[in-house]
Amino acid sequence: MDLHSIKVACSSCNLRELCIPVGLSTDEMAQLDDLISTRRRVRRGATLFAAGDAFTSLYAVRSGFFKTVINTADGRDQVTGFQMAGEILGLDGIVQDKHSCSAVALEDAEVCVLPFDKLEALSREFSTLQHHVHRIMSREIVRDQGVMLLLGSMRAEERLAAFLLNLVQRLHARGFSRSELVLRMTREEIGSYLGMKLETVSRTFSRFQDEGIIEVRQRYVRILEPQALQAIVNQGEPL
Amino acid sequence: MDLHSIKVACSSCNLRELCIPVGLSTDEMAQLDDLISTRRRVRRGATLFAAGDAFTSLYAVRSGFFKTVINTADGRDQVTGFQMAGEILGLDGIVQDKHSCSAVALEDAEVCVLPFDKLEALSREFSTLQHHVHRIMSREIVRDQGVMLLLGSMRAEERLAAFLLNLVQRLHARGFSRSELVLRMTREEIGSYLGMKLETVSRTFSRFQDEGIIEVRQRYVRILEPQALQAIVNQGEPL
DNA sequence: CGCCGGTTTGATGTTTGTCAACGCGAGTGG
DNA sequence: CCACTCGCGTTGACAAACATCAAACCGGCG
Repeated sequence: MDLHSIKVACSSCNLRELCIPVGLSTDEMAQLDDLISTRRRVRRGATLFAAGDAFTSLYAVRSGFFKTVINTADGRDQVTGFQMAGEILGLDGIVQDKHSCSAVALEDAEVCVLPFDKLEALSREFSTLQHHVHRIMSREIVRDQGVMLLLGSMRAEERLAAFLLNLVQRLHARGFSRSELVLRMTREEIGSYLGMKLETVSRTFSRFQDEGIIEVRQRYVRILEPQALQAIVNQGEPL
Repeated sequence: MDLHSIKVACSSCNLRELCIPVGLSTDEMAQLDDLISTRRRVRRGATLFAAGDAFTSLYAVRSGFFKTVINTADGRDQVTGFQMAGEILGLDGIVQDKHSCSAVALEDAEVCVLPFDKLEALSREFSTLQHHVHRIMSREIVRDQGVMLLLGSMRAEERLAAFLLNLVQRLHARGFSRSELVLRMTREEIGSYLGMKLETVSRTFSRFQDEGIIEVRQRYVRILEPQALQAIVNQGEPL
């Protein structure tokens, strides 16, 4: 088999329960396979798309790990999310036909390219697919609202606890451990996402470790007391 | 003409340049008129939908002013946005068939009800409408990212300056003054949205007034030096 | 008139940012 | 192979920003 013609088939993808194909019929999935003609490799540190780039496609993460970043004219910049296998990148580009944030691979990654005009055409044919696209966009909106809540109403400890629980939960949904993880991002990137400085991230990790809630060594984190983390998140206003 | 049969027509709506109908053909707009069968009045303080309510429709604000709020189990709550005429509410409900936030009218309001299943059906027929729906959802995602940037990387002064500029710009797009506005929300609601306490909001208003940038008297605000506000927003990291 | 929600302002405390030093480990070139 | 650098992480001392608590005020309304 020619290396350049590896068939990229949603129907045989091990992410199909997490990604676009959820709930599609075999017929629909076959059509989807046609749509997704290409994959793209993205090396660690490279950008999948940058703010300002023309919008043409959505991307489904097949492997690897991404961050999305917005940067403003005045040099401010902020990580707006971390994406792992099965998650969709590029939704920000639709409204203005260009991307408003950049997506950077935090480790060598591979994405499925979903040309958006074709996706729109296909979802005019299949209402299941159409609805699923709507659900994906709505999910992103709800996720963003969760981040707003985090940024607007939580203290550093609570933010980091919520972040760790969210990460490990998503990793667990992909078959990884629910207590161990290796962070793919730096303290600075975590801080940027959580609206705090890298020193505060580091100190908070250390405090959690001192309290016996987690074990940290650089990027490696082991969650010893998940319910203690959850309690920290919930300590906002005990009724 | 019977009072109960006031025709709700996008085609004759003075918001059509801001709302759903942007760029639709007359045929498409006629179909859209059929879809939007009902309007709904919402009294000041009443909820259009609450978190947990079954999702059936999107809502286009015709008049009045809303806030959207999320509240968590542990008693935390946060304003995630303020919506005015021509803006769309309810996108959060699609992903789980129930709303994840509540929409509360801050003054007597009226909305057009857009049954979502019908909107999906119609957008399978008209690709213009379909794309417009996608654009509306993408716009919301981009807006949310802007709020994340604000919450994650700005100080109180910068947040409030950005908030005022954003409000007055949206009001101006609706034909209101670009220098005067009447706030429809309390200091506490502003604070909740901006991730700060009501006292800090109040103090920051006072400071802006002392500096001659704005004039404030309770809910009334007059922007005297818009470029000074803009400079405050941009003072993040002057290159 | 007196109440009440919303707002302003002051005094004080806590959290987080800032600045700076140091450690650790991976890669690189002498 | 070792010394060096470089990026990343940790930790400490101090400062700034913001929250908290408390009092007073203002304007509308019964």
